[in-house]
Amino acid sequence: MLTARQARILELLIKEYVESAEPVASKSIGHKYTLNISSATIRSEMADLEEQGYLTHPHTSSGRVPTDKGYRFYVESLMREERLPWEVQQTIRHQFHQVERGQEAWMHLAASVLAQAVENAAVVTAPHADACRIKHLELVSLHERTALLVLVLDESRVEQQLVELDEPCDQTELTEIAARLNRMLAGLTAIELAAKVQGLPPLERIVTDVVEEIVRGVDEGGSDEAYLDGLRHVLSQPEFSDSQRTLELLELLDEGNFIRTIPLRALAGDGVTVIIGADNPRLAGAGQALRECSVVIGTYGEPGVASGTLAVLGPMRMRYSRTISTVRYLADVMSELVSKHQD
Amino acid sequence: MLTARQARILELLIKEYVESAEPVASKSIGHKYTLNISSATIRSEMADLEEQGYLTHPHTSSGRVPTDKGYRFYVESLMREERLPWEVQQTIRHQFHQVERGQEAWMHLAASVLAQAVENAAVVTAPHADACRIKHLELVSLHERTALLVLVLDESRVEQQLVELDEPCDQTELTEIAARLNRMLAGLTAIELAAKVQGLPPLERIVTDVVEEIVRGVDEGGSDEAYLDGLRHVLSQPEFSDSQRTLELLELLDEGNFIRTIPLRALAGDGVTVIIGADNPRLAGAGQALRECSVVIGTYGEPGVASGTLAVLGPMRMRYSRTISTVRYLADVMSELVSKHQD
DNA sequence: ATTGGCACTCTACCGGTGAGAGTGCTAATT
DNA sequence: AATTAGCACTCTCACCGGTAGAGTGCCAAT
Repeated sequence: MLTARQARILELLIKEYVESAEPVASKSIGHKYTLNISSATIRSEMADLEEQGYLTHPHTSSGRVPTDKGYRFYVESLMREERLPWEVQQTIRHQFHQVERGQEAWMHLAASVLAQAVENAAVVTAPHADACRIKHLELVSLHERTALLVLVLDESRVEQQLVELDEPCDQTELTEIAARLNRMLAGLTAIELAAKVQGLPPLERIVTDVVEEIVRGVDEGGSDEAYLDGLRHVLSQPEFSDSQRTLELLELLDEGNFIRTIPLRALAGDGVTVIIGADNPRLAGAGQALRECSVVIGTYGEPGVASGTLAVLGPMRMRYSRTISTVRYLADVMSELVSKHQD
Repeated sequence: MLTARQARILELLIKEYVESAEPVASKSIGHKYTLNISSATIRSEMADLEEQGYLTHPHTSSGRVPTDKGYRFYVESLMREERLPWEVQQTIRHQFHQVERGQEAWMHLAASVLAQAVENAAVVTAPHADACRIKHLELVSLHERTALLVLVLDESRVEQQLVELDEPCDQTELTEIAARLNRMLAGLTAIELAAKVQGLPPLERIVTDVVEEIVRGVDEGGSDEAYLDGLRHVLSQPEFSDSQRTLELLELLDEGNFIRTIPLRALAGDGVTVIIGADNPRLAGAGQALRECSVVIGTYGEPGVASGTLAVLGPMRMRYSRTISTVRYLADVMSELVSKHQD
């Protein structure tokens, strides 16, 4: 258990370390912040904190550095969440209202804004519901035996896929088929669809099979495109001055495995979740590079109806308070915007 | 002017340097490849090559390194283009025929395959024509006064955008409007459309205005999404062991300015184009990082009808021959696939 | 319980040194 | 005239030892 004074020292030390990125000496804490205790006292408290696992030593005669446990305690108990300054809020809103067309551009923008605001890497996933419903479909003839299926799902999600037909089929026929299927399928989920299409003529079946495949794909979330931005911020941190570490991280992310590496949706609870270092079992497997990183995750939209996730990835030595309020704020802004475009 | 022997030495030196990444000594060339001349002769030839600007010295007593000019001469005159080995061709084709749905996934795949094949960074842009034509449009009611416009352009390009309507409008009415507009607009370009929509009722005009905006946006090419993969390969090269360089490059690319940095379409001629170092004026402005890089660019599809670009970015010390044949081969494969899905 | 003082430890930096690699030049050879 | 062997010279790199400085740990005094 920590005494009040130990907690205070831990707090100050983390603040200091987050700014300087250098191990913190007992003296510098006493000096900078007017605690009425001497460096010797701080030293013995630090020794105690170290014994309890909140701090470490890079080597015997250097200052202290917080451990995962230290950061975790800080985030859970010590830190008070700051209100995001008015100007920052304005900046974010302003950037956001230069609305661009299309969801894709929008996600890019969100990732970019978030990355810039927190000066770390940001990942954003598009909003969608757990089991999405078919809203509308359209068939466009491309060749004699090839049609483009455009499928509109709820939340204005649009998917497209080429469909190879058994027999030649012109636009008129396709339009008819589409009309029939629209009447039949509107509002259904993948499971409901599968039950309903039994006994349809072959040509219709080809289409409905593709529809089902797409809807299932979207449901699985595997197709959850993640938008990444701001890697440069993370990699310019001193903890990545070693180019070996840089590469490790890059390989993880560049591969596009990042989405799977972080089980965003699973982890995100109601509010904002913070994963520190090897906190999470799924993260732990991901090599050394991510061990020294933390992730702050939030959700936006309405849970169960249409929700997406926002995440910030940065070194453990991160301005948690600022990052958390930024994620929270941006989530609010985006929720607003999503609900405006809701069904 | 270079003598035959000097050219031969330059060629071998570049081969050696590309593999080892270390300055090449006079001895090592004589040893490894059986030229019947002594290292002293090679030295004097090297000195001559240096005077003519094909080689440099990192410092007085180290081996030689090719300059931009050296590489350029190599690529233009010395190098013979290799046939891509059969297995590699097979690997590429095989990866490609695990077809995924959607153009986006397809571009990702292309970038990934290219990056892996040449072990460098790859950029791919989607195929599109210079002035694209409207193929089909669809209106889906979301709210009373909100509709989703789904616009299908030629080359199976699909764009979507929300449309705010002046007055409430249900799906039946929207479907009618869409049908009317389809009859009127199918096959038109942005310019033709602008001329034809004069005097339409206001509700139709709202839609056509949005359509025009989208089509123009696509034509501008500003929306040319570029897919990047394989940065890790470039950054793991020894020339980027200094993390400063790494950052410089990352900042260029991560910003998303990369697309503008490299005027892909403008540069790509008929076959495959190679830009070495500060060769190109547009590239030269881009900071130190890109000075030490080369870019190999190719186009696929049918020029003027539907074409996209493939590019490889790597250090100047690159296996040009291999890279060029890979780009050429992949361009062929993709051209094939595109023409299959053509209108 | 706190603190001043002091010895101890570890790092980072600096300058010197020696081995090794590679060149440039010159004089001899073909 | 071209080639080559030989040698002096240069530059890098890795290693060593010594030192200054920062910071801790501990002990004895308060």
